[in-house]
Amino acid sequence: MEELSKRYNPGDIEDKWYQHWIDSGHFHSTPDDREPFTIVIPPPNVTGQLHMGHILNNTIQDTLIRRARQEGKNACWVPGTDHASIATEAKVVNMLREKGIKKSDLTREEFLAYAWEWTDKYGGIILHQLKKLGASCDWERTAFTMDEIRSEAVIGIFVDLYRKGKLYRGKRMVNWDPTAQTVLSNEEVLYEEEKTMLYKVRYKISGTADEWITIATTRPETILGDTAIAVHPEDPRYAHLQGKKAIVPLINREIPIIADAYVDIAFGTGALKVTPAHDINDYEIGLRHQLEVIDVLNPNGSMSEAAHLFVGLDRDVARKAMFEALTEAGFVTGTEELIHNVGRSERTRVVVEPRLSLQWFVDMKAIADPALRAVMENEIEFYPENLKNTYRYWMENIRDWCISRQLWWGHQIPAWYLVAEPSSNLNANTENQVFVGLTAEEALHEAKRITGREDLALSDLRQDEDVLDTWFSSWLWPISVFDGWKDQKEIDYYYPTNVLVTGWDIIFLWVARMIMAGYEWRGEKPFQSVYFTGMVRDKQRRKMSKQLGNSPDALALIDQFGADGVRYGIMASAPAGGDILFDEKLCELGRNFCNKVWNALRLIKSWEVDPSLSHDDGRALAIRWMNSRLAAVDSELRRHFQQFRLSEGVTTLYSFVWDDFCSVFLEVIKPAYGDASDQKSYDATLLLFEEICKLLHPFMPFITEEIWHQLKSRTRGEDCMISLITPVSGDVEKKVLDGFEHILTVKSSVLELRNQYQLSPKESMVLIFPSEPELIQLWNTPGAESVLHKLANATCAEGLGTGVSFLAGRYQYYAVLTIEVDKEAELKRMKEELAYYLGFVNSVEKKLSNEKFVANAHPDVVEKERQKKADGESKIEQLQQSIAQLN
RNA sequence: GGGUGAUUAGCUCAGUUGGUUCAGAGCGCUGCCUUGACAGGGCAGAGGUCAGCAGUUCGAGCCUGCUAUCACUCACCA
Repeated sequence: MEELSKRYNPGDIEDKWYQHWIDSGHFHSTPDDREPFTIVIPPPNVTGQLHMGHILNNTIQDTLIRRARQEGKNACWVPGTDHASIATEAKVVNMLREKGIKKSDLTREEFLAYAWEWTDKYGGIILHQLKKLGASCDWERTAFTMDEIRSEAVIGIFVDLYRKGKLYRGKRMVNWDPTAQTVLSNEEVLYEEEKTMLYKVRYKISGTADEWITIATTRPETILGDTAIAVHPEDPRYAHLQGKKAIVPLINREIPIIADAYVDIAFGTGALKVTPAHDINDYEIGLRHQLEVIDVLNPNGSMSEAAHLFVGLDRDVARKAMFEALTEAGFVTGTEELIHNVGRSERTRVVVEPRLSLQWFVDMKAIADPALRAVMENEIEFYPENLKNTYRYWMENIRDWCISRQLWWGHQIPAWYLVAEPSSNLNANTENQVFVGLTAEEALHEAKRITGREDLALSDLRQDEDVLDTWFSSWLWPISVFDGWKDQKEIDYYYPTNVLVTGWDIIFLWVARMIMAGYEWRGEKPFQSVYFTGMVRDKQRRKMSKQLGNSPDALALIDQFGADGVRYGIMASAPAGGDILFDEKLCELGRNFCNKVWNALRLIKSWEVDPSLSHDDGRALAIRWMNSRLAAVDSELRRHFQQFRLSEGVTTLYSFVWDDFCSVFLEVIKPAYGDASDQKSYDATLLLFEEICKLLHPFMPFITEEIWHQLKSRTRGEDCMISLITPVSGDVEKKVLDGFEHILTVKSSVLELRNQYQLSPKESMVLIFPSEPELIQLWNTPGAESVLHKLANATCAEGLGTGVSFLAGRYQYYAVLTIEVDKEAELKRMKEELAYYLGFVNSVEKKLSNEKFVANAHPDVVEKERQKKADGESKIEQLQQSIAQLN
């Protein structure tokens, strides 16, 4: 027999087993008669790298899918990647810049060629990394949001929504990212409180010599785009100025002073400069008062020609320049610090610019209702449940979704315009006629129908330049991965999926929209449950991020602790919804656990079996106890899985394996040094270890598979991964559990005594227990004493007390010691105990003498209290006896 | 401003219908332990008025209200 190393070396076996599973086809699923269990992966960015969030997320998914597979379900975990439009395009642009190539010098086709090249090179790295973690995805199903099937789906539903009138093109105030130079959806803008300066600037009243109105602004550079000053209609300070005109400083443009209830009298000076082009509220005021819109910014955030001053300067630079110029000219009357919310682009982190432009939107109100209802009525279950509130609020106040992006990497919008019409979406003042179709031909057909011009040809049409928001493809994911618009067999079998595992940070960006898409196109929920994970943070509670450099290298962690160790580490502290503070220590714990299990294997493998040996009572009792414990743990684990309490599940197993199996069971069952094992003990141990492997497998797949095969030789295909977990047949024998529990309590007391008196474990100890029927029965149980002897090197006998007393459970035992007893210490200890029990009984008596308690409480509870009182009193009696004896 | 959640041992957190010793786990700390599975191990120990106040109840870590501190999230105050 080959020697097993003293420590578990994950590196030796992980790749081997992963390859074995793949070769055996265990990951692959096709529809059959079994009940399906389906998970679709939240597709990571195609060029992304594995980070702690992925580890958390995918460990959970893998655990669930492996467990389902072992429960006999047809488990299917569909992997894939997301093209991540804006993020990937940014990476490609950077890469090109390093090569000295500007995006603006490339045609769309040339750029896309580079982007695909990049995708082919880096795409899939992350999937490879998932394999290191042990993810049992059906790799034959790997999907990509921009592959042919998924692209067709995206284009198809765009056209479908358009034809249903649930998607439109319109000119709206949107969020503009000046760095990426694209529009963003509301959900892609993150607001943060930032300290800024509030500048007070005075405008001269037209036609007066020295009359002024002072406004407050954080953005003096936009003064150049002012087209009004607004005051509150009921603000007495400015009543006399309403209807007059003010003069914009430096450029001397005349603008009206208007009254609008939007203005907050208490804020700043109570007078608001109105710049309709650069603020959503100002824009709305502008609409109400028919104000001119002057856009003083270019798409890249620099000042435009329309500003007249500081043209070409970046907005931040222009702000300072403007402030200086205003100060110099005497227009600034003061400044103060202000903390307010600034919106930044989720991707590029730059300050987002409100901007008026022509974009495509989904009419969300038209599709939201079924999705809202499904969650509120628990047709879809959220874990944790409290996210339902967040969801409801967002759904009830849902705003239209801006889905067009001024990027090239993505699905180009299937809308066409006449070539003759202006092409810029950004500043278009006219909304062109639009023709939507799956193909250019379809669009042409549409164009002919709408315009009545039969002479139109393909060359008269040009396609919309923009691409669709990445999430516009992701929201179809649970349908599109099964090619749900074409392949009925697949979608009918796998859909709806069972559980979605994702972070709560994308509840709106992704989860809510998937639910809407599910009902819109399948008339059915996309998943039964959503397991929201928390964010992985570092010990200082900071979110892990590349910029902070506080995210450990995921692959290095796996190298260091083994995949199973890392999986344990992340799972052990990851209750649904709660943020987890990641600490490598946890992986160490997982690694140590692996090592513990590994050494249990080494122990068992070192045994010789001698079939002629008889099976003793102690071992038989330990086996019965262990079987009962297994049955109890099995049902507990079942409950945990049902409620997605995976961290509790893994903790349950940890303590079962470590404390019960290793520390107690194996200690009892193992042959004495130099002896062989009897056949029955050996077989039972093997069986138990197998069961443990099965239960542990979903959490720690590699080591359990290895042990499974080390335990005995298996026929091909008989792998732990596909071993069935059936409810443990044996009953939980309450009496056996309780009795054994008592033996363990006595054991602890003995060890404590040994510790206290510095007695060697080698020295056998004799215990005397009182003549209580329960105890007599217990210690007469075949094997009970033998177990105690093995665990504590003690024997026991019924009788009257002499020696050092100790309490085990509710009974008083005596230990016969061969050495001098420290009377003082014993007395002190017993008196403390006595005082405790006196108080205890006193409180119980109070309770029992309370008529209301006896009348109202459950009879069981009252009975228990009576028992408690009796126990307490007997302890007191015993203690008093012992004390008297010592004196 | 709206909403949500949190507050339990030095640290990170469990505690799943109020009812035995329910006040817990892991880490950290202290002491002891090196031949036989495992020092990545074993045994034992110290430590908490369950944030505070009031209420409901026979009974509250758990239910209710208020207060304090914190975190997160949504929202168009320049």
